Amino acid sequence: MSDMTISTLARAGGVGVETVRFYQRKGLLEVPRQGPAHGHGGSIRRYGAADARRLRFIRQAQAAGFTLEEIGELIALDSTQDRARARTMAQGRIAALDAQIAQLTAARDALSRLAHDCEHGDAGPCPILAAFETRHCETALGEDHVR
Amino acid sequence: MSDMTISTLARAGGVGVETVRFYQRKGLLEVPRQGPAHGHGGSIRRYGAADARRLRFIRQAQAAGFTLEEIGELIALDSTQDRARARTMAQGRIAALDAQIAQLTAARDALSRLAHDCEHGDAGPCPILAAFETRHCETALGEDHVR
DNA sequence: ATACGCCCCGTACCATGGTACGGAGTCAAG
DNA sequence: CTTGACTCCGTACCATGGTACGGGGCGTAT
Repeated sequence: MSDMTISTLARAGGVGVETVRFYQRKGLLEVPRQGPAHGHGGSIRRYGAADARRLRFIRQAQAAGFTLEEIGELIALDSTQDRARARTMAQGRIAALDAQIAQLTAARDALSRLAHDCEHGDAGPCPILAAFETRHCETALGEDHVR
Repeated sequence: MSDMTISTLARAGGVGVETVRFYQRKGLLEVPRQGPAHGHGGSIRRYGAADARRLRFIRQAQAAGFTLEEIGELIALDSTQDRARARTMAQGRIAALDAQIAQLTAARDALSRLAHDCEHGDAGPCPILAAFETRHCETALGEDHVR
């Protein structure tokens, strides 16, 4: 688990080497000091299990919709064990996630209905394409902007 | 509804003027002929209801997760009434939406559980911070951190 | 007729999250 | 001791979806 090179670490985290380096530049992953910790080592950096854990954390937090900046904040929180702040961030994210899920679900359903109508309605223009030509579908896909 | 200026159109679509111009550059919105088609009119472009509809379509398709490029494709399809292609695109988007919704829901639930545990579990490390990183927050930073 | 607001246009810039390039050094095997 | 894979590092570039800037023109109310 320890003494990985950067490419081993990257593979373990399911990302590319360049991505690891990118995260290092962003301060999300530590850059181990080079050279012989003990024994020997030369100038190639070595990574351990903690780095692999950190990398997994980044990916999972990202999957939960945190930005890299927020992930950095979360990581910083780790050293202070600021549970209240972590909880606040989690709750904010949950609310955002709820909103996003609702929005995507509405879009999905509208699109699904449109696709169904398109397939089974044999007359008239394609409803999917008509959604912007006519008026009856116009609120189907939701109002709110994505970003 | 007709004879709007660009800012009126933008307001009608809930976007900024610069965004309208951006969509024009991307070929998603038409750029009406300027000036005196006949009689007079000056050099200011005028927009009509079709432009407003198009703009609404773009925003709605965007809300459904289509990229601007895909939206351009959809718009191009409109002139050919290629229902099969439109349906294919819609179905692809629905599948992607389903996957994304499932993913976000999983993340939401995990985060929710974590937040609950954090609030009601009085001992040990914060579960939110601990969750992704490792089972033991205390070791996460225990490794040396020499830069 | 002059000020003020809006328009036109090109171009540059922004954030986010990476991805690629190129030269130089290192390391282990053959 | 050479080869070939991998590493280090800085820097440049990419896509996406905008946002801002600045110079100049037009149109209308005062």
